[in-house]
Amino acid sequence: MDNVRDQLLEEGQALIQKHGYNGFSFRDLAATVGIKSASIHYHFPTKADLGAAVTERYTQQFMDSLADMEGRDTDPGNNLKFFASLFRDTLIQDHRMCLCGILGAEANTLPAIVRTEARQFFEQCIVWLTRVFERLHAGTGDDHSVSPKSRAAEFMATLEGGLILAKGLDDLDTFDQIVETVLVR
Amino acid sequence: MDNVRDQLLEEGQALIQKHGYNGFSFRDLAATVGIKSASIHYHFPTKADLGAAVTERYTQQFMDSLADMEGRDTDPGNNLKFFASLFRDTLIQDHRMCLCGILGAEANTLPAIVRTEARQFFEQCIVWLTRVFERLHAGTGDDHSVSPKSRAAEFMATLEGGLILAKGLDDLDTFDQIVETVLVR
DNA sequence: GTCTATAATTTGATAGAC
DNA sequence: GTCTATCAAATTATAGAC
Repeated sequence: MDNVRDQLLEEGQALIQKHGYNGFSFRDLAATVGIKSASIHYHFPTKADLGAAVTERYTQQFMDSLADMEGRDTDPGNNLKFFASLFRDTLIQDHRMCLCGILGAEANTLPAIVRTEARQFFEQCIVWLTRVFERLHAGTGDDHSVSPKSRAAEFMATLEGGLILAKGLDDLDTFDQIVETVLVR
Repeated sequence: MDNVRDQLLEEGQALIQKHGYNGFSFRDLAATVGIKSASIHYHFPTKADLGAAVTERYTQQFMDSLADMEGRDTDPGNNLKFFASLFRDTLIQDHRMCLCGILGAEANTLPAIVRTEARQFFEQCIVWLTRVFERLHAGTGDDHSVSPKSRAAEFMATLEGGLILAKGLDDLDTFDQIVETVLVR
């Protein structure tokens, strides 16, 4: 396969997660991969094309990871824990934001094709989480005052905000505290 | 008072909330206020100085607003609703992020003095929310399995993430859905 | 596919007149 | 306090050699 292209996607993703779409340049990325910035344009004509491709791949890999996990364990409580652990790994192991979390914050300034890809990430996550909460809903004597979809949106928001707080406070433990709290419900 | 300086703080705040710290320039800001970019440096020597001053003022105004409200109504449930409404107004009326939410996402790339001011916003909000949850805790037959401070961090995270989702999904109703869900508890 | 060279623009910041 | 003029650096992007 196209190794340099893959490296550009991988390192491009890392740079956006750490610095934001507006906070990284083609020269930063080129230096990381070991080529010249002009060569990136051979693989991705514009920065927007790169951003969209990075985001599409991120969503694909994220959803694949969820599908794999669900194939091994369908317990909704465990599914939620796993979902949260994907966010945690990003923060603790890589010191990064969720790619689409930072893109969501920057939404006003993003090229349309990048914004569209970021939106699809959120939509797909909420669809997946809604199914999990539906099963949780059915299995326990859960209060039925809140719809599974609202629960899904709230859960997702709490994780994205947990990353923001951990970064803003410069205290990674805050994220674990928040996840523990939201999982108790 | 120094009218131009105040305008720079006000419009600088708006630009950061809409475009991020890395997404606005002194020329953007100067054009909005109606002066030349060079003149900004008279009021704020560097972009970092402006960013820190904007953030400090934002935190001050936010906490003042909370204190005013608390002086009129000490019911913890109402206090939480008011806190959430401050975030909602930013999103719905102004189509903006929380200033420190977007700064938290960009934390890795911020000048130290800006990062420090953003951290203080989160710290002060969590202190305030913790006191509210302590009163909520004492007043009701609330479950004591989660500390008021953890509840405070979770509540704040849910609001910050709610803004991210609303922006990322391009669907402002999502925010109200999330707030409604988190306030039911 | 990657390079050098460079265009065209934007950026944060400074000097100095008024 | 605000301006003009300008700088040095960085940015996305293109042209064309290899």
